[in-house]
Amino acid sequence: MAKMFEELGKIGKYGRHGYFTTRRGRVYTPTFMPDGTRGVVKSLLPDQVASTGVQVVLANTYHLHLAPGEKVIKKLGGLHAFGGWQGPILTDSGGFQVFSLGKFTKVSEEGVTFKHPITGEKRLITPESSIRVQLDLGADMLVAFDHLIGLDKSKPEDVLDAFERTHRWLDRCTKEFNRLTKSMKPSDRPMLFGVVQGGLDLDLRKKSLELVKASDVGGIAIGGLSVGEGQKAMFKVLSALAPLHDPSRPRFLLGVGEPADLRFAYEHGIDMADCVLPTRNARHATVFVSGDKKMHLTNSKFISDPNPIEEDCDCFACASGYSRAFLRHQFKVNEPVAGSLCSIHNLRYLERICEQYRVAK
RNA sequence: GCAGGGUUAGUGAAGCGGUCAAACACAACAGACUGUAAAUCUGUCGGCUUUAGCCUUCGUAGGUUCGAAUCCUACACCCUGCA
Repeated sequence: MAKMFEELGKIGKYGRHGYFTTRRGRVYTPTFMPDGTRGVVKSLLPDQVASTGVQVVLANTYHLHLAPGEKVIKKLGGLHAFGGWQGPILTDSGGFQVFSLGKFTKVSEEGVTFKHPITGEKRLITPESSIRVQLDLGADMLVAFDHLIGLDKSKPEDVLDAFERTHRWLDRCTKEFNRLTKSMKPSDRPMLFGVVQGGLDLDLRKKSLELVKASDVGGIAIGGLSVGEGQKAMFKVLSALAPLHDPSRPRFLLGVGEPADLRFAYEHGIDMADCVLPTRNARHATVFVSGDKKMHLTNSKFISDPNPIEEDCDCFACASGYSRAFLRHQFKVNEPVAGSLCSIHNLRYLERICEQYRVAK
């Protein structure tokens, strides 16, 4: 496999910064990617997203498959034309929904059946169909359809079962992906990420990583973390995997967005991460501030506070001088612009973390 | 002036003899949120202490009753008809 990742410097003992190339251009790492589940980063226009330094946006296979459907989006020119984001788009596989919508789904060897949340009809997602949907959506980076389970209350045999199924499914994903993309020019070909599972079992995790590294994928994703196991447990897994990573491929930590968690991840070999946290928290009036602390803008103490969220922040909201008092008021009266401004701030906060790492030697 | 209806905690509004410190909604206050069924959800919301409990409340003042936000009387204010 061709060397894909160009390293430009080290971050601590295990981390690194550099770039890799997608069919929509280079992505500099470490990077944080906001989730635009339904084809947009909620409450933000593409220019606003880009203004924060975001390079890649996520979209979700599960949601877009249900509505409006990948065929509709394909007909409209794919996700880039549909939502207006011109940078690389990474689609998630739908595997997470198997976990988060657990009581309505049934996992079998073939795939996952679930009830359509609106129509109630029975639907099936398989590894093959997930890949097809992601390609129809026009994704530049795809994620293999995996099986994750909650870590806090799962039994070892369930973890093993999910681990084994994830790898059987990975084979099916790579086959389907290669079948559908082999005729493309290399420069037009999207990238597929395989997913490492194995719960909190470090041996299983290492084994899983080796299996993904040995498979025909362009990137390595680490899944099944930040699902309730606690920060210590997650750090243990990231630490165990850090020395084993493949230098030639980007490594993507799925679903992590706490600033402190991201720092740890980037220092332990992770190149990219996605999360709903910065944008969801922002819409819920919680913003990140220096020291990786959080500020609740609806608190009454901000009622006449003239300061921006952070004096030295260069995000649009802070640089424009929007006061905490203004933001608090707009939240109190349910004006969505407050959530938009805070989404910009929170994304910028995470991108600033990434940028700090990108100058390391 | 006559007849009828009303007055409940910050607001709106249930309750119409005991299980009522009083449903519910909103507001207020605090919190949660990690591959988005999330511009969502949770808790508090008379006072004091706080598993429990005690005290003061349902326009005001009396009364009936073992017991009243709930029944009776008077008064105050508001609304609707007829004059």
